[in-house]
Amino acid sequence: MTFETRSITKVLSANDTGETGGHQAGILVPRERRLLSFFPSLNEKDYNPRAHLKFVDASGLEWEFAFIYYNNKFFGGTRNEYRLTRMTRFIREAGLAADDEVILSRSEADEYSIDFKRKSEARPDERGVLKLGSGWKIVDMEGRR
DNA sequence: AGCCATGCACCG
DNA sequence: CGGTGCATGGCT
Repeated sequence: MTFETRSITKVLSANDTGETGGHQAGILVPRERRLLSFFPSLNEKDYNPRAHLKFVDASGLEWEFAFIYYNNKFFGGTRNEYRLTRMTRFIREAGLAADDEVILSRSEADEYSIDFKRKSEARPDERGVLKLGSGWKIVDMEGRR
């Protein structure tokens, strides 16, 4: 069996929101299996495999993001990382900025939803930890290995 | 490992 | 022709 991560969050970097002037249109997803288990599995043998995912926001609007595994390292290049791209429109519409947090969830029926929490609304948890690691956090997980 | 950056293709 | 995303390299 595999892990079934149901909800994760990420504190946005300046580059994620476009504040650095880049047009990357994608945030990096660490190559960590519990994080990756939130997303559909991609065939890692393919070159830059991807899946397009529909996310519903709090107001019921649908957004399509792209979950991509840039793996050209195994095809003569240097990349070996996952990204969730095509979020710029959502980020702009929501008015998100660096240090704001996006919350991604997946239902029992594998329907994805997205929400966010502005920095000003972010609260430390019971341990007083506000931001951990690279900004990603697993909120809830089901199943076992 | 994670964030920053960009040439080019595509599309309105 | 300006904005967006792809694919990739660079920097710390």
